[in-house]
Amino acid sequence: MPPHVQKEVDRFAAFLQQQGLKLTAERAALVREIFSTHYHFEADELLFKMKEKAVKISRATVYRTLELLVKTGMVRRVHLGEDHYHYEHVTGNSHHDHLVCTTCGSVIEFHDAWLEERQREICKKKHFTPTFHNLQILGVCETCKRKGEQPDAPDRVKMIQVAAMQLRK
Amino acid sequence: MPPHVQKEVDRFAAFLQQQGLKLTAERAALVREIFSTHYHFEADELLFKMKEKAVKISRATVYRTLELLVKTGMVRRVHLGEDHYHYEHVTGNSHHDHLVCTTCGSVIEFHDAWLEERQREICKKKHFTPTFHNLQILGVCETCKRKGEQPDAPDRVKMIQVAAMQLRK
DNA sequence: TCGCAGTTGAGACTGAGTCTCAATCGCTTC
DNA sequence: GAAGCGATTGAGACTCAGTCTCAACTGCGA
Repeated sequence: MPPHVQKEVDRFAAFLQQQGLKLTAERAALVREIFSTHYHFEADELLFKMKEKAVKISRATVYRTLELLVKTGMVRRVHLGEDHYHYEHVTGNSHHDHLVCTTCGSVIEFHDAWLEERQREICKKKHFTPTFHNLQILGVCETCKRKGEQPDAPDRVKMIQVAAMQLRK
Repeated sequence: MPPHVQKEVDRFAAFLQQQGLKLTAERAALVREIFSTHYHFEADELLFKMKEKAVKISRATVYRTLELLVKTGMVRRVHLGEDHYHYEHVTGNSHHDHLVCTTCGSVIEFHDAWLEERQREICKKKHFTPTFHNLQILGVCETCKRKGEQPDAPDRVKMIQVAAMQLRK
């Protein structure tokens, strides 16, 4: 296990203790899984990965643990243009936005201070007090564009759909 | 019926005819309802309104008609920070973004050419070909801020939830 | 050993949205 | 006005991400 993963487990344990909660084997396994491989992921995808690794964890526990991780601020719940949530690691406390490739599902992050500042100005002009914002730019990434239209190329989006379907059986 | 509503009905009829489809009584009623009152709305809210007015239209027809309206470009499907879709009128063909009040559910639209230009620059830098973008700024609107925290004030969000629940019974 | 709060998994439930299918509509042709 | 036919409809089953419930289990302190 990479050292940064252990650090995240410890961070979560500290938060749990502070709340009078416990770092159970299930919770630790989920945190390890989340922080060792996936940067952006879906709840069902995570559930499937755990099943693959023969770690028995129920759907309810996955969602419960994700909720706790969101509360600690270690994970963020985001909308990436699909009709369900995605989750992502929070590194430091830097806010960022997303370029989402609608062909392969890959996500490029970016942060632009100028964009943020302009948004604050707009809110001020409209007498609106912002608490959070959410910007996704949908389109086609460099790799997919170069590949051109290969309609049946196995992509991440499809793989997740298939995995989720098998899981429910 | 306000004259601009009839204009929208006619616009929809023209599109349908062009596609070899018909402007049925149900479709016309939905377009009239959408364009006479709601600016931003949810599918279930629309279904409830029709039921209230004793216009018998099924859930399937509502979704089918919304899909057609999206295809014509008269209506746009948007995410406003909740876990389901919202719909909005498209006036002309101006793209815009949203300030969403998390207290009362009201939506303020804005358009900022500078913001759009900056986004294009970011995409270019990341070799990403954008097709669409989606920016919501969540926060508190002027009215709600002035009212302060009135936790049990009947707001639009709650009203829609109650209506949707009654509808399913 | 007991009590008890926290935790778990299985599976029922929810709610927005989609799909299916038989019945109906409305137009054209005879 | 009857027949033919494609478009349309409503009812309700279905899907799927996410939530909730509940009985069983765990681990710790008294």
